[in-house]
Amino acid sequence: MARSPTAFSPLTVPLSRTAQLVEHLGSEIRAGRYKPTERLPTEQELMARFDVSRTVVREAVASLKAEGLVVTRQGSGAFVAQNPTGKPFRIVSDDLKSIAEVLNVLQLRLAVEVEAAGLAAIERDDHGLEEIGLCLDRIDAAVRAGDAAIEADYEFHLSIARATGNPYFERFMRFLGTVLIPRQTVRAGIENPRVRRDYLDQVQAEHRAIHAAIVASDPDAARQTTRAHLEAGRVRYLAIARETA
Amino acid sequence: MARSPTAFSPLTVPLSRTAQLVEHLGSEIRAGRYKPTERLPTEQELMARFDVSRTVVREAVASLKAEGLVVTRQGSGAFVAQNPTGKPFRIVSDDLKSIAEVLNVLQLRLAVEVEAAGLAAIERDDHGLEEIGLCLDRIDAAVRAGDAAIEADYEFHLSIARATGNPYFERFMRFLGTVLIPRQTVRAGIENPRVRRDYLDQVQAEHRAIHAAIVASDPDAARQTTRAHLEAGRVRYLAIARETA
DNA sequence: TTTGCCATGTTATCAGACAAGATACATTTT
DNA sequence: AAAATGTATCTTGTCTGATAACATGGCAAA
Repeated sequence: MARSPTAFSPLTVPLSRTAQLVEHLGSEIRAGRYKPTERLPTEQELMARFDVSRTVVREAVASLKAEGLVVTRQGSGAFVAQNPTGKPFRIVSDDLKSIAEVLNVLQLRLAVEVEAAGLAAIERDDHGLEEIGLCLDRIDAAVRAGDAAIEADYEFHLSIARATGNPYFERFMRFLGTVLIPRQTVRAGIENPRVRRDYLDQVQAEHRAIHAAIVASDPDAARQTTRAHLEAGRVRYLAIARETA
Repeated sequence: MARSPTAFSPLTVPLSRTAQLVEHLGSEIRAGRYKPTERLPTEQELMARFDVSRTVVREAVASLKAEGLVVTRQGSGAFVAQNPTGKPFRIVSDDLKSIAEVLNVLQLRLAVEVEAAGLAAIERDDHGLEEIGLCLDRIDAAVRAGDAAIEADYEFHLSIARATGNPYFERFMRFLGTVLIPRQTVRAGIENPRVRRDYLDQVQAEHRAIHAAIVASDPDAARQTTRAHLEAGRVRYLAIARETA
């Protein structure tokens, strides 16, 4: 970046004051000059030190919050997050152009869901079972209405993740959903209504097997049926994806 | 959750208005209701639509900019970025202050690693096996040197994830590592050298069982030994964490 | 048609104010 | 003396109004 303060170049638009402050504070934090859990200067101090308005300070801090570098507590101050280097787990949508990449992500999803089903079979309570059952009914209703039931299907899997009592399972499933759901719409495109109905009936039969295992508090069966369901799902995805390609 | 929009509960105001607006706009964008390069409503419109001040609107947009979801052009407006990034999966380190939260994350790790070991037993090749074996040796060497072998242990688990041939497993393991490794250092603090050596020998015996199952191309055994290893690890973490607390 | 100007809309920044939560200290009570 | 309580003060959250910088489209002049 050719942006020296002394040379004036008519083309380079200077970064906004907010962006400058974000860059400055961000690098200070990453360099460790502000240590984790340490309190940042107050807004007033930052205003004075950088000669900017409070708007700029607040927007800069808002950006750093969005980056996960700082957390703020009303009335107390802004603090450096405990793990400022913690990079998020991210799957770029562009990487999922190839069928192989989607299959890889589906494999990761299988890992998490198999375990989630097993945990759900152990940790299940009445409320969780009721929710899972409701999701099954909703899928039935959607299929009867001629819908592809993609959303209801997703909710079913989420309800199992929720039944584990471990919030990270549902969060991870939701994360994967944002990347996978768009690809799954292929199944809605099955033209032949007869074939499509058979497809959905088969899927729903597998769902019921998982549900039964969880109701029976049988973690091994829950894992096994979930594995079978998702492996069959991978095969189905592969068949449809190749067909439509 | 008992948080209905109509009833206002004096206790629950968990999210700031800014955070709410960020979530709302972010999900709208990610859901595709605002398409890439499309212009967002003006600040005035957003103020009116959500009945908030301009401060809130601007901080929310600043957050979305930091996330890479929108770009702004002065005098022109705010626009959805060309390739809106998928919402990443992130574990805030601050959430891991409680032992229960760490155990939850360890459970998620177990899910992924169990499946990774099973896959490694299927997809394994000579190179992968050699790497896993080398990691075992490095742990041995580290333990003999009196080290806690945390890094070598981590590498061993990564080598299994790598042997799956599915890059997402290693990526996810590395992601979890950045969150969990800092907590795992407790084990380095075991004072009694005798106890510590027993601890590490036990861990290494479990590693060898996993290795043997992968060498034998036995996915069921690989999953079972990995599950046993990580469940034991959860118990060990619990014991140490309670002790040092 | 092309060029230049300008009115209008929009974001960027500033300034001041009040509300709400947090913290430390003095006060009161036990 | 110790603990509970009240209060002053600091800090972030939100609101309001104003000015500057930039972008865009229309209009008039060449």
